[in-house]
Amino acid sequence: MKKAEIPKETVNRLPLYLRCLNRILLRGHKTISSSELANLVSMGPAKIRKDLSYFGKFGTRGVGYEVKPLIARIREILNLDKNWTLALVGVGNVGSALLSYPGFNRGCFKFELIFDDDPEIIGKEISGKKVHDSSEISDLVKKSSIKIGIIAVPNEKAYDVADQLVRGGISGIINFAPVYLDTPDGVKVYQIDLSTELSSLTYHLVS
Amino acid sequence: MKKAEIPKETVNRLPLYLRCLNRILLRGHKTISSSELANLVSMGPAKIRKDLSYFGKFGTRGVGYEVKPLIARIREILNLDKNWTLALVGVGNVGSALLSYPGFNRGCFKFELIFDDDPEIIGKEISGKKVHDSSEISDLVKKSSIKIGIIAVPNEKAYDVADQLVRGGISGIINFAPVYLDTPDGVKVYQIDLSTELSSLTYHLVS
DNA sequence: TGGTGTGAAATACTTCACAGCA
DNA sequence: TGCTGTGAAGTATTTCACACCA
Repeated sequence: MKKAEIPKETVNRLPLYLRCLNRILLRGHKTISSSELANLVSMGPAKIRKDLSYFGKFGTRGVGYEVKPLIARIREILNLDKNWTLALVGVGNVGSALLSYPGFNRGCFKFELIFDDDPEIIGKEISGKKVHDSSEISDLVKKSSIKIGIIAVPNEKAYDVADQLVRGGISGIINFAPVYLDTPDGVKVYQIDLSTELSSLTYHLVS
Repeated sequence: MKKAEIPKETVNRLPLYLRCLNRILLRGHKTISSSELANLVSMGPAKIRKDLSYFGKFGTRGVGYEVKPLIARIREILNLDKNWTLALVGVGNVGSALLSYPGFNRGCFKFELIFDDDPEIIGKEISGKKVHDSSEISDLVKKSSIKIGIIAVPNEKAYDVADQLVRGGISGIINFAPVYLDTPDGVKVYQIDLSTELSSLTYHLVS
């Protein structure tokens, strides 16, 4: 039960399981065994049982796991049963794509504050939200209860934006700018970088 | 030297090192020690030395690593010294963001084929490239030398697109649709899913 | 019978600590 | 002296194999 004992890798796999289970549920299956789930995600069944066992016993011997309660439990473990509000900085191509990303506005994530530094855009409404001046980031974030900031600005501006988000009291950042952000201990950064993903691919594609 | 012996985790870190080294180079530093690099990426210096040692000895004892050759070597290891052409399927919000992503058109990645299934868009030019009908994916990809396909279409269409890319002879896929793609053994899939990244964050943000 | 839950074994990865070289 | 390169020790994760139960 103690978080410290749960392998990082296990936590990383939970969203993957969740995606599969949701599909299984849509197909009308009520239960699923570890081997069936294992097939769907190309892994060994033991790994799945081990992973799930860290959080309790939801399986029935001889049958498998009930899909619906399992989904609910994983969502709970990942804190996806709570509502999360987000601050988005940068409404260029990436920012706009995020705002219209369907998996977002339904679900537990919602954009609450939007920032940009382009005078043409500041003050306008996008997706029903007013775009604020980037210089107000720390102030407005501080006044809100937002815990997650998304950085979708050009590289050289990312450092400053991260800094402002941190001063606003954010505790997690998703960074689309391909630069390394150095943040205080309490602030987790997730880096999304297509070049990185592509590098992993190219490494494996030539043997 | 044999790839099989190189830890997956090590390969995953190489793009991160590359990002930092490029920044170091821009700042005019000629050499860097493992401890300096370690600081920049918040890791232990031994890990960096170990990582680099899998690919040979580029360091000078008492001095550190020469930045330029190190960058060149890592790019070579990741096969970033070759030119890669890409097929993009889906020119919606995500697709457009990718086309205008600056780290792409310079560098070794280039979009060569673009597909969509919207009759309004098919035949038009985007970023100087004609948009083809999605039904032609497997044919056109087969005729090209493209090895990497990027899927940026709505979820339910992703399966079919993946199928067509595979039949076209692709060997790597980057999938932006939050669904699990089951592909043959020779085809690597990288899943980019903001919900997943956010889940990893939300897990850690509540203790 | 069929599939979970789990210690124990096997494997993978990280960290330590130090020999050896510029 | 300072920093790399690396075996060896330490930790984390995965896989095995089987007791146990619906």
